[in-house]
Amino acid sequence: MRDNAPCSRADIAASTGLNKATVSSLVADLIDRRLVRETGLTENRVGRPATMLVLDGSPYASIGLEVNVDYLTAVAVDLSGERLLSWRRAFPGATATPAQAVAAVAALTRRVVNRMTKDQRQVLGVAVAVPGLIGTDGTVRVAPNLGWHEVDLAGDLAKALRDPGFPIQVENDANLAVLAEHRFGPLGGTPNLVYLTGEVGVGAGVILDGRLRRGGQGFSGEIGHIQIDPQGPRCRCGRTGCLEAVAGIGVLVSTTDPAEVESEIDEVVRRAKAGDAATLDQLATVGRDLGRGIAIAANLLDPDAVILGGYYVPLAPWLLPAAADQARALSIAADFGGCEIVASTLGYGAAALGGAARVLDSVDSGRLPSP
Amino acid sequence: MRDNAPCSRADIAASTGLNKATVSSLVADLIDRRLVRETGLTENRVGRPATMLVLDGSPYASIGLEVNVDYLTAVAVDLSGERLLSWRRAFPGATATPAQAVAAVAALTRRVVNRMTKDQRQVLGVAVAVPGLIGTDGTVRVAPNLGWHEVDLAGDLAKALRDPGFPIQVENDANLAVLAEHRFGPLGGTPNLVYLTGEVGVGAGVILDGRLRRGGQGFSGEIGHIQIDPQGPRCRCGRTGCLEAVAGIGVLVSTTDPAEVESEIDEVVRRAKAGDAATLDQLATVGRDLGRGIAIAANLLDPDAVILGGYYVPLAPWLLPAAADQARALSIAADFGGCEIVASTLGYGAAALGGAARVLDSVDSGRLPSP
DNA sequence: ACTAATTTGTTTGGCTAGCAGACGAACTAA
DNA sequence: TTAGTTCGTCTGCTAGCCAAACAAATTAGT
Repeated sequence: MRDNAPCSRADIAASTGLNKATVSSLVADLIDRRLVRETGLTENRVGRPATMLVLDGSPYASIGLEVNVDYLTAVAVDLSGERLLSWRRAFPGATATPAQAVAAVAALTRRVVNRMTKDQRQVLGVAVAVPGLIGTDGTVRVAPNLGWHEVDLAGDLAKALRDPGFPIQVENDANLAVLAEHRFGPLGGTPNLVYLTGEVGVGAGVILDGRLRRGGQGFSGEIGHIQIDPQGPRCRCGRTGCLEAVAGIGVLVSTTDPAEVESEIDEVVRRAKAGDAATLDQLATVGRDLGRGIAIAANLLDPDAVILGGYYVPLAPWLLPAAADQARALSIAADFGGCEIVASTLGYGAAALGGAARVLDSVDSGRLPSP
Repeated sequence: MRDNAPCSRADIAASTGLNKATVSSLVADLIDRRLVRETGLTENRVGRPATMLVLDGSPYASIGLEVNVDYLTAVAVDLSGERLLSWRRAFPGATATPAQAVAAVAALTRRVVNRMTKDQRQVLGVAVAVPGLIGTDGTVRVAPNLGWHEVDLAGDLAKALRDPGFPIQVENDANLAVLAEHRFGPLGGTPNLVYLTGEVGVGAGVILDGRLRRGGQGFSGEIGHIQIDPQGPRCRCGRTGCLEAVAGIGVLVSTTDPAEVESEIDEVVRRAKAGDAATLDQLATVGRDLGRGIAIAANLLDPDAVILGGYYVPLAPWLLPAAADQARALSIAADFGGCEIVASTLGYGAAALGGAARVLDSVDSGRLPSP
């Protein structure tokens, strides 16, 4: 129904192969739960007009949050995918303690939840994106840019919200961003996707066969520290030639203050638009190195598409051609295995949006709210 | 039952949560299909003795084949995992035409099938391992070492066997090898595995969340041509610094004749055992470069284990320490994410055995032979 | 205007898978 | 010999789904 709305019960029966009677009873249950709503009838067709069905957006909301080095983001989405709210708020993530972060996130969450309940919506769940290694149990093992170590964010947040009555999840930012692309992006539904976060760090989110793949410990997608060039520059992690040391956003900016990165990137864009040779050169070099990293992921995973996010998006006009050339040259499959490289269109809120997507995923996979 | 045999109906009910009556009826159906057999009773316990159940090995067989540059391998396995047959036969794969290969594989298959029918076994299926890129439809897109291009091996084989009455599948050798490890190896059942074939080429088979991941086009696992060092040596593929150019078996042998590789590797082992400094040095270098490749895969996929196969196995005593050191140094997760690096114990027949495993997988996932 | 054709969605009755609980069978422990 | 335990089957029951019939609401054609 999400893909083909509005559609009739008969449409669903035809496309799923289920019996009309079965569809009717299932739809009745979904209407009881206020997940689905009848809209008008079809007209101007032979035969009895069909009563059309749509996902009912109004009674529920799904909330996604993102903690980052310089801001908190909150997104709320309804069941039909409509964006209800998108807030961004400055936050000194790089210097705040985990306890301060929990308090700030809890405060923001409370405000979003209040807004939702004022709108008569029930909150289905909250998922928080964190840039770092997240264990399979949802605790933050380590988030270098936030200076966090073994923080049970989900538990602390639940405590701060005093048993909020909806589940709270924590997940890696790249993992959530790729979920956002999979549900809301122009390549939505594509079964094999890789998403690259373009921040000072570079992380990957990997969807294979339609599901997020988190690896054994939940640490998959750590592409930022694969070694692109053993003779490359030293990375802040202490190793040499890491992808993020040669193709991270940090290569293009001089500041170490995360709050200033955005304006510096704007400046790079300005110089590139003006045709500044040194800038164009530097962007081409970063693009090629990024292409090397993409080629590695593509050779290993054979995705249908690689999506560039974060600050890679405004720089895409200059990065993409070089990256695509390099990736194609280094790919073993003919024609790059039909894999596309594209810039994300979801903007900076991708990870938070992915949090909301994750909550919706759990509804789609059967955890329905009771009637 | 495969994991806990022999076990009683009551055991199954207890461990699955199914009702005893349900288990009884399902078991009756499996016994009808001759997939399961009752063995003796338990004794010396309080209460009524249980009738124990085991997988019935005798009525069926699953066949795996491998086409390689210098040999064909055939393996037959019964339902309980017992090896029934393991044949290896010289075959000039590097020079034979696809048609000749089909004829040779068909002849070998016929002999295996005849043996199975003589033993009163029904063949459940055949899966053929091919070193190359295999499309999602099972056609061989390209197999460089065999000189193949767009060969519909499954179709041709079915034609040559004149509608054999069992399904024929074709799959990449590394993909099948990792299935063999997952079913028969000491790490069997581990949900996230990477297997590296150690031949002149290097390929990877990837299992994530318990299932083989083939990527969008079926081309996943092409780790052999990821660029380890942009300043590295030229690879036979024309690129520079590919993993197989720095850590493939070809680095350690001088011959280009695949038939002679095995004896040359034996010679390397002899020299290493004798403590020859140049050899040990070379092995350490290859081990380190292999470790770089492993680190890349581990950072991106976070597997529970990486398994080295092919000629890496006899060389493992010298390669593994260097590879593990390097991989640990380049891994972002603490303690290498708990990931083990081990040598395969399945021997050269791993890919063929994996073919048999694939057929058994399809039985386990519900394609049962009729009663 | 009226009938035939078409399409929708509900109703009816039936089938199957699985469940809970009762029960007989077969054993051990005291 | 009796009590207790465990196994596997048997007996009804329910939930989910199906096929087919059917009523409702429309268009197409004469």
